Amino acid sequence: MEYQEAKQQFVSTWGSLGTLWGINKAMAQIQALLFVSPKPLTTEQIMAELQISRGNTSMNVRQLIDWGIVKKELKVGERKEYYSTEKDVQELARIIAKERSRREIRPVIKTLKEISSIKDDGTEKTKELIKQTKALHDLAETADTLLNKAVSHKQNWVSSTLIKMIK
Amino acid sequence: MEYQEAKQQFVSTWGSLGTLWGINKAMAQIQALLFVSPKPLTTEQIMAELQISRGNTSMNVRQLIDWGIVKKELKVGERKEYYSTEKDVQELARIIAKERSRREIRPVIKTLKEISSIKDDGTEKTKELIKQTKALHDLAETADTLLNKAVSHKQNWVSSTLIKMIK
DNA sequence: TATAATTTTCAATAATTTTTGAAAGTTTAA
DNA sequence: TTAAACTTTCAAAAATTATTGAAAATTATA
Repeated sequence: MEYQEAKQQFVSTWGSLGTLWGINKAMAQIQALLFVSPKPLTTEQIMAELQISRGNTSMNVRQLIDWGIVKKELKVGERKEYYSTEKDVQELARIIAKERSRREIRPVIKTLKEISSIKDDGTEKTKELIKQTKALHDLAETADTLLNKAVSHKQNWVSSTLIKMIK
Repeated sequence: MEYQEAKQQFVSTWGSLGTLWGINKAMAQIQALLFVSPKPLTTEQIMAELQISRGNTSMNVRQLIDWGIVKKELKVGERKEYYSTEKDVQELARIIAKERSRREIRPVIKTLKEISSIKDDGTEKTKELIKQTKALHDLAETADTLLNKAVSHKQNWVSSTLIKMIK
């Protein structure tokens, strides 16, 4: 496999994996491209490499910036903006986990809490609803906490212990 | 909040969360409905509760069965099939993690391995591609292993230790 | 075996999501 | 200022994904 093919393969694989961490294809592909690029890239370069429109590029780069994964860079004497992504995988994982937790998991946990707190009217179906949503709430809470601890701060004791445990 | 409203809320919340674990809305909603239902339900009941068509119900129940999350039940003297979902949240998490790993994560890890093994031609861009995909490969490998260990078997030492650690 | 009950299939349609591209907006430098 | 270089916006179009519903297939019973 040659460089060009390998890069395309990576961009495409990472792009289709976007759904796994809750972003769309173009956004994931832009991030992938920047991730393996030794130098920051301009809008033009991203458009050319991924064969996507200017508008698409602009919107998705903006979203990546909102996520805190991509940064603008300005070069002296140049008008255009250069974009680069976080290069450290641990840091990347930390940011993604935090954002997903904040945007999706925490709100769901809150809703589960509310649902599991409805008044028990003594019927079987109500008891079941309360029991099951409570169980789900507790699991989600534990998973969310674990996820955040697992990725937070590189040298933190939880992650190092975890690494040892699973080896 | 009354029972009916709470149930709808749960089905809808869980449904929109479907993307988080990689399934579509209807599939997630059916699972949610069965999850809080004290008794197994028939196709007719699912259709009525979720206001979806027979075909949609059939296809998505089938997928849930493929995932190993839903089971068919037959009642003596009755022709129609009853469906029920796994009720234990730990077991549910285990099944989902295993399936996602098998369907999505493992194939990506395999691809990352291949990409990071391309010949180093000495150029900066090739070095960067190799370095970054290797880092991602290792992270994905660790995360996948951790995920599987974290959810596998209720009384296993990893999970109990984890629980203690994060409390 | 015939028939009635039920489930499955799948082409057509609908809904949703993504992408485009051109106009509007912004910034910099002469 | 003005104009050129560049970025952002957003309505319309395209692409993708989900849903329907009726016909075909299957299954159980008489």
